Amino acid sequence: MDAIDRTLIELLRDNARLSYAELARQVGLSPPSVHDRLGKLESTGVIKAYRADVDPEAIGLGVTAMIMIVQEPGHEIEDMTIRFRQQPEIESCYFMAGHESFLLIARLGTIAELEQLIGRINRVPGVASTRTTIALSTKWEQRPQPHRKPPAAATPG
Amino acid sequence: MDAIDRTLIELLRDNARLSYAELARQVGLSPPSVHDRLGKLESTGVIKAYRADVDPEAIGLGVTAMIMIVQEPGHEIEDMTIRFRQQPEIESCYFMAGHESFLLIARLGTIAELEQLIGRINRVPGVASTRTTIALSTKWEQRPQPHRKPPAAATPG
DNA sequence: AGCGTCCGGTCGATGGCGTCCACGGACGAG
DNA sequence: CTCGTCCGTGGACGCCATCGACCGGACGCT
Repeated sequence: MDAIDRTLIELLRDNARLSYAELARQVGLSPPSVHDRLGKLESTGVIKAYRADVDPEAIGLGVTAMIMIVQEPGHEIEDMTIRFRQQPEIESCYFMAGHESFLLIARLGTIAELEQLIGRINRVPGVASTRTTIALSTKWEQRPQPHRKPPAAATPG
Repeated sequence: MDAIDRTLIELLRDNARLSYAELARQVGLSPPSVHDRLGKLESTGVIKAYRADVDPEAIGLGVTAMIMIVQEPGHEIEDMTIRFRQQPEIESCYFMAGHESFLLIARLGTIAELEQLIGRINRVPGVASTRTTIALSTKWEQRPQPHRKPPAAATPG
């Protein structure tokens, strides 16, 4: 995980469809070498996936909701997580510090679907209460941020 | 935006580095045709970007925080949004229904950096108060979900 | 110092891919 | 019917992905 790896990651966070050849030019290595480095970054879990970032409204998921969950004592966090995972509408699931133990971010087509999802969540053992707010608008999402340490200089001759 | 487009989107949400040739095989069209469709989906904003999904901890961003903001009357939402956008640590920004007007999701290296970020946010005009909780663990994030309508069958025969 | 080994790089080859262009059928409007 | 538009196909050509062989520096042992 050196400066060149960090540069590769940063380039791919901006555009995951860059060719190995283009990446190689940007970091000043040969394409097979880039191929090798990315293979390692993928297999060690640094790069988890390559995803198309799609406008949710365009695929019928115009409603974004944040669901916060207060936990009842005497229930396993893992069991609750598994039950939440079974709801495909839940895009992200965080276990939180504070009064509310879980934050779920859900993506749905309609408010009616949200109502049904909340109903299903309330039936999960260990859920004491839920509090839901919906996003009126998304200003931005998943913006990549620069790394702490400056990325590689492509060591010119 | 037909069933084939939806299939392409779903395939690319799982793996944004699939080749045009592979996509073409999956949907039963020729590669140039897929190229054409994706170009349209990109230029109409349905596909916003292709991103590598990176383990935040691997790039020194092990702290995930949710910052909720109560708004003071008499300030423009847009002005506040612009100020928030200037903080690179803020990965996502939602304008919410409810008592707290904004939900910010921030990614940082240390708690000390979080403290500084909260300080900067509190200095933004229009911020009446902030409430922050940190994620103790991320159960999952950005999981793609299936579309409402069934995706394309690659019309055999 | 001399040597073996490992790691990570380059180079070369080849099969497949990306992408441009010209062409053609389906379909609706006049 | 005729035309225009849309959306697809196929061919061509240059570039890319990817594998294997080889190379050189770093390091540890004798």
